[in-house]
Amino acid sequence: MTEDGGRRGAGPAAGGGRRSAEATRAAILRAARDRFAADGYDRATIRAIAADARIDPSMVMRYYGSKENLFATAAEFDLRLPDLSGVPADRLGRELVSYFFTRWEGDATLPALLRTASTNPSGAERVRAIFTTQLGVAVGRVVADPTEAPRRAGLVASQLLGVALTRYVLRLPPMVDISPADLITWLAPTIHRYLTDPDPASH
Amino acid sequence: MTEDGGRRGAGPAAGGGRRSAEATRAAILRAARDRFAADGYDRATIRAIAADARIDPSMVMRYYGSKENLFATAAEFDLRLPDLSGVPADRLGRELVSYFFTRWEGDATLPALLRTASTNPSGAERVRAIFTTQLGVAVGRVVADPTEAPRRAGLVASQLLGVALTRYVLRLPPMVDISPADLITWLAPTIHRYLTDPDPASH
DNA sequence: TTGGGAAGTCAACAGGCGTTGGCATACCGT
DNA sequence: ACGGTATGCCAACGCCTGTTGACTTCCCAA
Repeated sequence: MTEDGGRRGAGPAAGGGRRSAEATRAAILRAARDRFAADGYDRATIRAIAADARIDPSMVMRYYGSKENLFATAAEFDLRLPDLSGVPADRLGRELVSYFFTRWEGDATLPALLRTASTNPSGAERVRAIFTTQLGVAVGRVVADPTEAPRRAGLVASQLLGVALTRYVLRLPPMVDISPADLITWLAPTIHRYLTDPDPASH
Repeated sequence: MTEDGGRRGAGPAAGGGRRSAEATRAAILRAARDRFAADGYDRATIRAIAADARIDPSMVMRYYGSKENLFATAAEFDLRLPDLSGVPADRLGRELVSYFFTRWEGDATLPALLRTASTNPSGAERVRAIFTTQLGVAVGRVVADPTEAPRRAGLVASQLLGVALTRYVLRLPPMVDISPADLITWLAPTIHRYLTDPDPASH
């Protein structure tokens, strides 16, 4: 019957006027980020995102064209890695780890990306691009032998993404409960070693 | 178009007879594991699984009741961790890492679990149970102070699952290309340290 | 030989999805 | 005051999903 009231609880015009296009675009994007983060690509429906943004689903299409495109925009993601070349060698690990932490805590974009990358091929491709280029480049500037940079960046990514996965996505209790400070202290030597230890494979 | 031929490539009766209930159950389970591994819970459809098993979708329901239940069965998962109590302390890391590796390579169950856990709450719950109990217990037997076991197990899980994620799910090139032997050599000291280093938080 | 149960097929259901196009409404420059 | 345009809603489309129940076919035991 589709008649869910004619007057829905809090319509977009409840408070009075309507929003500017900019405001609506931004509201949709915010809602999309939250939903993608919480539910992953498949379970995050356009209808739910639209409801969160207090807007009709068709508006999402008008502003972003398609769900795939909306996700691409929502997952636009810059690690904004700091320049590590000025950091003394023995502080590299700690610096990188604590930077990642302040970047993640309170920003749900990375979990969203991880959730989606697990099932959506273009999401996986995006994570791959982010980590092989952005992290790869930053690591390249810091590593002695540049040919080893990809491998070292991969190892660093494996530990950092492992933490993101267990803490934000799977929510393993010990990883959720640990304080950022403690976690940083545990992780820093690992990252440091991946960056600086001689490659054990090149005997 | 539901008419994919009427005569589909190789119908269940192509070779002649039909299968035993056991054989069909097993075929469905195998197909389910593959599909869940490749696509995750949402994108792995009952219809696709049934097609892989060369059976009607309704048979899947008859044998497993529901998709949720089929997944629960397909994701039945025992880490089968070896007893580490006989291992000399300085070999613990290497032992655990190489065990995990021989367990994963060639078995798609873990990636399936990871893919699903990223979007499906009951999948996440399952991973949580597996790692907090199975890994937690094994680590508890090996760690000096048992109250530290959960935290140490969590750290170990973060690195091991991080590798599984980057290598099998995201397929980051450097992590895919690296040989198991090299990877084990890189990871062993990390795991070893998470198991044995004094907790830096308890000053 | 025949009956009964197991194994499998078929067609349909109710509901949710992304997406579309037409229609209403409020704003704002003139 | 007014018309155009930006903003928004509504209703529907075609498709795919998990799930169901009735029907057919085969095998094997009596």
